[in-house]
Amino acid sequence: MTEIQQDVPEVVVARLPQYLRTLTQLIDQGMQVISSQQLGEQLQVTPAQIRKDLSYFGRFGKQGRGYSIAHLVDRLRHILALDHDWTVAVVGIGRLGRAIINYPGFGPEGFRVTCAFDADPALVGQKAGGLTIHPLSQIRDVLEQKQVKIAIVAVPAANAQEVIDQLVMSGIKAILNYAPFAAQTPADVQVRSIDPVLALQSMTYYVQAPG
Amino acid sequence: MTEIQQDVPEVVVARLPQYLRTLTQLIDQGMQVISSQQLGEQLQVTPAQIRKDLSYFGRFGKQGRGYSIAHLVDRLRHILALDHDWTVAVVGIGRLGRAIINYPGFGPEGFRVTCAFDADPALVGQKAGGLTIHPLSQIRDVLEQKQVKIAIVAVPAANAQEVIDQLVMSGIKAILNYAPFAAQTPADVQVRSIDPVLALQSMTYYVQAPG
DNA sequence: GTATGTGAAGCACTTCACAGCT
DNA sequence: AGCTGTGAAGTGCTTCACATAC
Repeated sequence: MTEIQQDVPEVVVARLPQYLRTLTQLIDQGMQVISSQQLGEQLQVTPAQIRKDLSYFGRFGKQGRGYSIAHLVDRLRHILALDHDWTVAVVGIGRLGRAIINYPGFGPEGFRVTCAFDADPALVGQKAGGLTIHPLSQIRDVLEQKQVKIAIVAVPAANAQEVIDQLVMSGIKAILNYAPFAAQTPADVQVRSIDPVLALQSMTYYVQAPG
Repeated sequence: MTEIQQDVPEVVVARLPQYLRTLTQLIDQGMQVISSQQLGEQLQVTPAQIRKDLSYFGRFGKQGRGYSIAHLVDRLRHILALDHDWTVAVVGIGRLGRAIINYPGFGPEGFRVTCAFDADPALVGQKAGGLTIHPLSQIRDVLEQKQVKIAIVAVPAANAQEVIDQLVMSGIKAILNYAPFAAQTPADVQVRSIDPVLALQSMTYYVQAPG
């Protein structure tokens, strides 16, 4: 397993998956070598930033030539711990939760949704996208037993903190939060929020003309 | 209309909607006044940061007391141009596009989805969530005529840049992009991407233990 | 010649700490 | 006494520019 560098800025880690995605696409197009300049053009990032970002993890390029795309993809997948699959739990099997379970974009990237939970007794025991829906009371048992580390939260905002607290107690270390609220977690638990309303609201400032 | 301050950092603008959301919730709970300390606890932000952020736009607090929540909400809504509704177009009426049209979270925040577009001739003319689906060829006519400034892109990644180019040519100034790729736009067009896979991939780095 | 890797410089955001208002 | 508003200090990320390697 890759050693975690103590002093890698979070923004750097956040850019690596973007590099990885673009590089993967370029491989599919038959490209074999790329310079930081070329990659930067694709992603609207300066070449210096790409080189600096990668330098936190090692020396992956060849001076005078650039980077072997296949090699760099391998290294990035390893750094990001994407060289094996991850099992994922989904909590909240309403409209949104079902869409998440059926979303075809997670599987190819190695994220396998394998557990589903909901608070509604009418849903418990039913199936959603091939998964049996468990009651919230079983979160801890199931997640500890399956050693699940990643959860997706798709419950109403009013119940979300309560659910997240349970997930944290069950050993979850990464949460993808779809509930529109500010989640509170211990420092060793990662949270990323999917929040389209906040995204829209941070753009209107720059538009400022009704339409 | 609020003057746009030239030198407001983007990160500050991105935090204002979070403040606004929390303040709105607190009003509903009957709270009337709040200190930067209290608001910071809700949002995991330092009090100094909140005061500094707000100071870019004016002096909204009362020394010794704090901020009138109702007043601050009004001011934030005005600063963010959220004191009127916005019409929104959706491009790509597949599974995801339909979910977006039917998502109940946009309307209450003043975002009205009023136009739908898709490239598939089989869909054109049909209805989705009460909206008639138009062909891509009509993007420019419809958006210019209705003066739409905000669009949501929910097409496959392979077609997304092409669609975004058309939107930009049609006068769109803010794009909420659900396609998993790095969109390219002119500097005066805002883009925010909703990308759950990137979010997951930037968390696995910190977990680093399979599950 | 060409592109990387990297200390150093530059820039931008955050936090401090206190004057000033209530 | 309490809390805001804000210059100044501090911190961290980005960009520069060049030695180094191919």
